[in-house]
Amino acid sequence: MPEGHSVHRIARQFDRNIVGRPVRASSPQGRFAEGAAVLDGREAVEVRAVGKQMFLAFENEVWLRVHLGMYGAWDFAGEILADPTIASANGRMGQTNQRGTDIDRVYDDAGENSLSSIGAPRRSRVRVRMSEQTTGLGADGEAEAEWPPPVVGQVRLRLLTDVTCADLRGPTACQLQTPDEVLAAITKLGPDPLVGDPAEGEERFVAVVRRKPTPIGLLLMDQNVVSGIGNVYRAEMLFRARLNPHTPGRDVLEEVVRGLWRDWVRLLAIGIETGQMMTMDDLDPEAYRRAMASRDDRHWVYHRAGLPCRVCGTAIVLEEMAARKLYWCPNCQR
DNA sequence: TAATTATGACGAC
DNA sequence: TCGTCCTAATTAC
Repeated sequence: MPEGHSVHRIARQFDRNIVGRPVRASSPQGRFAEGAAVLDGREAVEVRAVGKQMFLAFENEVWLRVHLGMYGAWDFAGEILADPTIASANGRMGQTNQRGTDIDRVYDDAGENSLSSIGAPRRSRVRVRMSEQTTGLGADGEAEAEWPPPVVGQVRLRLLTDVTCADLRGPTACQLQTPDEVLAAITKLGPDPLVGDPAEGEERFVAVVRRKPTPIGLLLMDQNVVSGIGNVYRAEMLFRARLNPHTPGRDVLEEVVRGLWRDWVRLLAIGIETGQMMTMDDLDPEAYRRAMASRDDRHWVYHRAGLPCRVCGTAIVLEEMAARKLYWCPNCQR
């Protein structure tokens, strides 16, 4: 269930571990058998993340488009080469920390987070799930793990290199595309801070928002307006801006709209680096540590219906907006 | 064991 | 605005 930061992290894993290698492709579940047959034996040559979608190019101009939707995930297994550009998150994963630990990190055989930026990247033999659910998986570190790993559950697509296995399950979209189709799909999407020039992205975002009568709470979730923001970041960003979700886009002051874009740039970078949707980064260190300790304490408003606002004490409101849950503080966000 | 839930998006009315 | 699709962990019973 990723928002944009997870997709960028996944793309980096593909860049590290899949791109430049020939892959065996299969669809254990059967629902992508034809596509897998086309990919089988080809070398992956490029990966691109745009918003919540990932595009993986193969030899001979064949692209794979994947959108994880609400509950899609990639499971990596085998020898995973960690990306040195992603610093380790604070804390560590443990068997003890089953709850609230984000698991789209890579762990080495000892169960420690192996994404430290210190030193050369190490190889690790692990199973990793690229999403932010919790799981009993973790470093299973069995030196003589089965290879290839046994298929568990509904695997739509399995990509296998000599040493790495990537299993895709539950995607809302998994299809082959031509280069033209990829270009069209990307062009249609709103700006992603990490794709193209961010300053240009800001101008595009501001221009669109400031001419729409649509509530800002809907615009932030609209992937044609801005890419990668989901329900969590939406709620948190609106609170951080002290903005009423119902304010029509065109009524939001230009400087505030620019502020929203810059906040997204910042939050996305933090999310990619830490693997967590950190939105309370401006808290004092102690309060911050406390807040990060539990999943239920991590956000300003998200998932806090009825609880007192962290700033003013007013009960956080939960309402449905376009069939999604929207959390906000009616006092702080006017 | 069943119900509930989820960080999404689409198409039909 | 609704129904639909995709899967698995967690919670309720």
